Amino acid sequence: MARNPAPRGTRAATLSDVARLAGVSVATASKALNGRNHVHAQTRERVLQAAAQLSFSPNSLARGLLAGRTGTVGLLTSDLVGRFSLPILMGAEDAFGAGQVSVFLCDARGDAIRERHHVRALLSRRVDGLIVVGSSTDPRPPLADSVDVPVIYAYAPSEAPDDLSIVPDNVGAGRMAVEHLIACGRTRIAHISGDRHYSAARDRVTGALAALEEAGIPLVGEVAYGTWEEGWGRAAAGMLLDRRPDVDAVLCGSDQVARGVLDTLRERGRRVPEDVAVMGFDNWEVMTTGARPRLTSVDMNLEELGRAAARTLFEALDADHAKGTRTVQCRVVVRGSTAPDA
Amino acid sequence: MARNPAPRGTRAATLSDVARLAGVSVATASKALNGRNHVHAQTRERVLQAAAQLSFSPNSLARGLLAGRTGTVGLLTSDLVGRFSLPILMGAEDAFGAGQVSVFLCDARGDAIRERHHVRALLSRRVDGLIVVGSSTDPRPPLADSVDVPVIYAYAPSEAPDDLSIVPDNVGAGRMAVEHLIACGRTRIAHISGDRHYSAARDRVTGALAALEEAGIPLVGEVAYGTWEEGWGRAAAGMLLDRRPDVDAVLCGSDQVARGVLDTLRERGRRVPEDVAVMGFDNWEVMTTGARPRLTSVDMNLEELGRAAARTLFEALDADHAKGTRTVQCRVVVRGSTAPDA
DNA sequence: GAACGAACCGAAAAGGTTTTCGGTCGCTTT
DNA sequence: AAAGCGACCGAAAACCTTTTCGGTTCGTTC
Repeated sequence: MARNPAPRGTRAATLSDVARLAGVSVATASKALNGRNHVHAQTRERVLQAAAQLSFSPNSLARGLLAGRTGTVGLLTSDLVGRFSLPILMGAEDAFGAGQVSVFLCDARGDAIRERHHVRALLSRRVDGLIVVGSSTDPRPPLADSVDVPVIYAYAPSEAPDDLSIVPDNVGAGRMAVEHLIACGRTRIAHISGDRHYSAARDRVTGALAALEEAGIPLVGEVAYGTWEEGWGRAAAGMLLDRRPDVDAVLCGSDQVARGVLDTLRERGRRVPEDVAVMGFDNWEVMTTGARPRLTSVDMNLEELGRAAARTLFEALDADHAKGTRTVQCRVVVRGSTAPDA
Repeated sequence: MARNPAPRGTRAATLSDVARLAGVSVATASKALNGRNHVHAQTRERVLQAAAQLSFSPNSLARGLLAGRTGTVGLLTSDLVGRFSLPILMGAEDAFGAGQVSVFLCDARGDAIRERHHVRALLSRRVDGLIVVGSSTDPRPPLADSVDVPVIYAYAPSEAPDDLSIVPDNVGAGRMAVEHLIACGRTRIAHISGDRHYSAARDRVTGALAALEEAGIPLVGEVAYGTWEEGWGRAAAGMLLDRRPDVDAVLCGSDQVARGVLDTLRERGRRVPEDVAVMGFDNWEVMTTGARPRLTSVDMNLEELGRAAARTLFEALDADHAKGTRTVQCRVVVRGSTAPDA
């Protein structure tokens, strides 16, 4: 039943095979391979050779069965296709992949039934922990099943305050953005936000207004909520320019909105960044580098968020883990739309 | 050592626990839970109740150890961040997730060392098969280790002709695109391609030229190779309009290039699609829907490719699997840039 | 009433590894 | 030379489930 180029017809070598070939017992073979002491150097060498010769690879199932730990974790996302889960997943995979941990990936498609199904499956595979990645930063209900391994909620926090959640700092992002615009000498700042039904949009507004307040600078016009799309950015920018032609900076709810704003500014003959500075959120590379000029944006550090989730899970594996919601800082990535290219 | 909201302090229930509670032997409990015959209906009911009461979940490790099959597969990508792996991964996860199979996700970051590491880890976990997802459609070297489970190469085919690969039909995509433009009544068609070092770019050119040849229509100008970026699209479109102002359709190597081309056409006062039709490849939603007008594009059906890879792996699990390279058809998604919106 | 058959249940082994603990052997010390 | 000790090795249990096969019980039939 073997298939590939490989050792056709051979069943995977087992520790007994190695032991037999090396002329020792399985116990000794195990100790030799795992670097335990109380095994003669020469014997160990014989075992290692035998293992290499048979290209022995220990059966993680058996090991996990015995140890009560499998070295696996479940990564449960609700929206794999969305672009926010991916960097988080990358970061987590990164943090785990370096070590001895393998990652089960599951996409629940935002369906609660499917989610339960996956949780059950993961638990039956005896994962050591779970990371639940949301598709927006809005709080989500905790897992339906009661789970006896640590669970970390990433991006979307759990609604249950006793769960451990790690989320991006959208308020801080809004604040940082405004501070950057002010640092660029802008004083007439407008905000074209995204979809008001998303806490990400509202939190960024909160942070932005707070920073303006602290600087004693009034917002130009009202916060304009709409959608996350380019078309909204184009339309909103048109209305803004009609009503407040004196605006010298536009903070946009997302990079996509910013792209639309840039288009309208260009058509209306406004120079960016000389006349109007523009910045967005998310630092989505294809949006920022394709724009003219290239777009300054706030990076939400999602990959770092994923890594943080993985690290936190690691800690929770050994100790009883902490509770509550942690945030991950973001950072401004400056490009030509707020500061003239060098 | 328990942690979560769940049954604190309880070790996961085992089949023995269920059996004891139901007052039967583990053998009977097993048979009852697995729906084997030769167990009294009433007994089965007792076992099921006991299992529910203890929220018993069979240990897949033990089961896998015994069965010689784990119901897991490894998904080895070289470029998780790239946008091509993701839909494939989605499709595969989709096809597997419906059944009893769980997916290990590994990202090798394009590093051969890391790839070997991951392959070893996956084999030690006794995965039933592997799917290797490339980051471009250029052939890649086969896995370094000899592997005794089925391997499917997706997106990037293996260089070894005896391996089983599933790739998108880029030649067909180029052909389809031209056929669509011709069907829209265009006769003076130019092609601004992408990076010539990618077989995806060259294959699409091949297909496009073949379709033109068959229709007896000459290409306007030369095939313009460049990069995959918007900036290239803008620049190339400028040069094209200078030299061949009579062009009435531009086929672009990717949606990003097409976005750039659209920008330049707009600035030069050409109406799309009335004066010039434009289309791209990849059907990347954020590019196609953000564009003005919305962009017609060739969808490479990557998600279907992922599903096909999963299905093929399934087949290969039971039978000795076939060899060679299969292609997945693509499809044209028509939007406003080639046909006026309704 | 005895024998037979059917229906149901349980003991045990298998799968591969790790760990504990007891055993063997050789060397040192008195 | 005997006792003791240290170094090394091996037998066996444990982890949990599935399956086989032998055993028990009960009902039925002659």
